[in-house]
Amino acid sequence: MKPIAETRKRKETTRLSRDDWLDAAFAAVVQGGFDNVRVLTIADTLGVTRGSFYWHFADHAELIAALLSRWMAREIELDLTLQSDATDDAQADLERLLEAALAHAGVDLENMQFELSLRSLGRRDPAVAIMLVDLDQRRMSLFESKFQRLTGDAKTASELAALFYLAMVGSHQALGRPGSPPQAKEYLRSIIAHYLIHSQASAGRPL
Amino acid sequence: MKPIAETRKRKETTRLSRDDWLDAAFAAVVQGGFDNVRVLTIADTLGVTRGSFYWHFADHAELIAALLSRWMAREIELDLTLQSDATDDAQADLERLLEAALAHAGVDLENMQFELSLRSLGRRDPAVAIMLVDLDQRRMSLFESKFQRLTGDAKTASELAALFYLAMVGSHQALGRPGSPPQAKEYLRSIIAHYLIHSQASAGRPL
DNA sequence: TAAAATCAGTACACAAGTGTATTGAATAGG
DNA sequence: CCTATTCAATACACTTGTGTACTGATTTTA
Repeated sequence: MKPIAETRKRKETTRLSRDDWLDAAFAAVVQGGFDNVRVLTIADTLGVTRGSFYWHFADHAELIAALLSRWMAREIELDLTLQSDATDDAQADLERLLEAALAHAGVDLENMQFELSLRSLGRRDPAVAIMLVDLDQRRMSLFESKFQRLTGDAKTASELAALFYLAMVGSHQALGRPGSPPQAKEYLRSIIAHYLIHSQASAGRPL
Repeated sequence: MKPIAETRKRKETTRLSRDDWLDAAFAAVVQGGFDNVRVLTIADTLGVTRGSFYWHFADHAELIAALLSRWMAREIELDLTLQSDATDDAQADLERLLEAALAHAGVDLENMQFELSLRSLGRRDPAVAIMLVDLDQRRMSLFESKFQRLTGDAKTASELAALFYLAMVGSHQALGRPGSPPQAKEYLRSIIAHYLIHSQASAGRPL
């Protein structure tokens, strides 16, 4: 009875691809972190047995590795996209970037949860830690270049970029519990609005 | 042979207290998160068997609960201490607070790791999430009250407090890998120095 | 349609972890 | 000193997870 009920969850007798397993593993991470990625459990939610898993993946480690590289690839791609869309209006550019970053965190709750779990993993796994440093630096230099165009001063730009990027990462952690999702976002938005005006007013000279 | 070697780690034939187990559990969290708190493993590092554990604690859950409440109590105590030491120099007060907060993160690496693991746990455990919201709010209102005294404006104070607190939390995550510990700290320090000057210059009116 | 490739199930062996009951040793108090 | 109390060890039952070998069922495709 139960196994049948589980099976029904999956769209009737469709066979699974490697990506189906990755999606399910992603969901498991979102729900309970990387320690929650268990072949047995995921197989259950997919309505199959582990026999399927070991056809698509050599072992548990390969699942994790594939999940990581898929996520990283997408994240870097997003970064490059945001980097390329520049207009001649520096302020508008920056605002779009901040908006996109906040939306990324606010709307795509699952992705944010995944990233937090990944940071958690990074504290145990040096290879993951290195990946994350790379990602953080990419994103921070994205912020930095926008601020640079706006303020003109390199030092100010790098400081502001660090401040805002770190505040964003922090906002994913603190004050971001389910139940009050918009709080931190609104804080940042209002602060950003304020400093954008201030930065513009003093653009060209060190802040 | 191996069991003997393990035993030697403990200071020769000293019997364990409940706190010894809590300390070891703390270390386990620091090293690998809450999923790394395993009675069996901790017993090994303490050089005893689980027979000891089940004398001090009813079960695994009680260990975790005790660990959490001990940590929380200490953290709240620290918060209260920082709150009370106020002088008539608002700026010096704030600087001391920021300094203490950065030192708390920078020097006490273990405590920072623990807190991050705890946030990770909070994503799965609603009760922990609530605890953390409470803690974050305590700390943020501490910042807020100091900024309030300095700038005079409530809204500005709350925005600045949020910005800096979130940036600090963020700095624990990003750019804070072992190997480059001072980086994020220095970033924040320089930014803080800058904004303190700025805030002071415009104290009394909305920033 | 028959064979080959692809996906899934079953059964087994193994490891690591929790928790219980019972016994054993060391320490502290009377 | 000897008897309680406190702490630790041992042995057992149970659960949950991985991984392997093999078999079975569906699709593809030739």
